[in-house]
Amino acid sequence: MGATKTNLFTKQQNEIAVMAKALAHPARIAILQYLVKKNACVCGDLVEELGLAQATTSQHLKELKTAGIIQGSIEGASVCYCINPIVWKQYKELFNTFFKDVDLQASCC
Amino acid sequence: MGATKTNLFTKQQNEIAVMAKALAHPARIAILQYLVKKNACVCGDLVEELGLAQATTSQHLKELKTAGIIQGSIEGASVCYCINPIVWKQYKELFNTFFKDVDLQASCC
DNA sequence: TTATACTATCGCAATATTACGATGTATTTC
DNA sequence: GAAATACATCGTAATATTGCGATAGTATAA
Repeated sequence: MGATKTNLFTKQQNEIAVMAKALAHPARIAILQYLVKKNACVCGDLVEELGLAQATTSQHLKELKTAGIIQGSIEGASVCYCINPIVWKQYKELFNTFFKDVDLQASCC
Repeated sequence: MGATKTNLFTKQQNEIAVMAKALAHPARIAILQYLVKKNACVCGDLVEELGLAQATTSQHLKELKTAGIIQGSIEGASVCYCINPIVWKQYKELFNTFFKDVDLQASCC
């Protein structure tokens, strides 16, 4: 055992969980915030920005790329990353839906 | 190595990551959706609802409780759980802020 | 009191994540 | 071509997560 039993849950539940997992590390949050702040292609300076080893940074970038929320393109010797606005919007909407107002003014216990 | 280097990141970045981690499992999403749907104290029927073993379910409930997003109270022989509306709202707002519209209509790479 | 029901916790095994040095690959510069 | 730069990937170690059976604790029922 040890592996998540995805088959027990709905497609949407698994989807939200996968998205949340992509955001479940401060380094990946930092990367996303940096790309959002710059709102442009960012080439190169991500390793210094984070303070993690180059290999570790690359691994986090890969995870975000796999999740679809960022995209990268080779620009000469370096690689440029930016937010994928379409997927970003999907994330935003899915979390919005999830946290939708549901008359939660009173806790009952 | 293997442990997350939280000291490299801001308080807010770590906070978002911790919140995302609490949501990063379909069982925990399912629990939250169920509690939201019922919008009331739910006693007992969570184990059957999920399809996971009782011990596993209890563990997920504990994680959600530690994260603060649900609360439980002993009700006779069983325990009743419900959403903590204050923390729920905090989650909602933090994710909202994070996904705030940032002029992302164009991807550049 | 004894039995029953509900939940939490312990202990363990399987798997996943995090981190980094070393190495490989491609591009630029000299 | 050779050296330097920028990333990706591999291999590995440390740690965390997931899942469940077994067990313990507590409250109700008989």
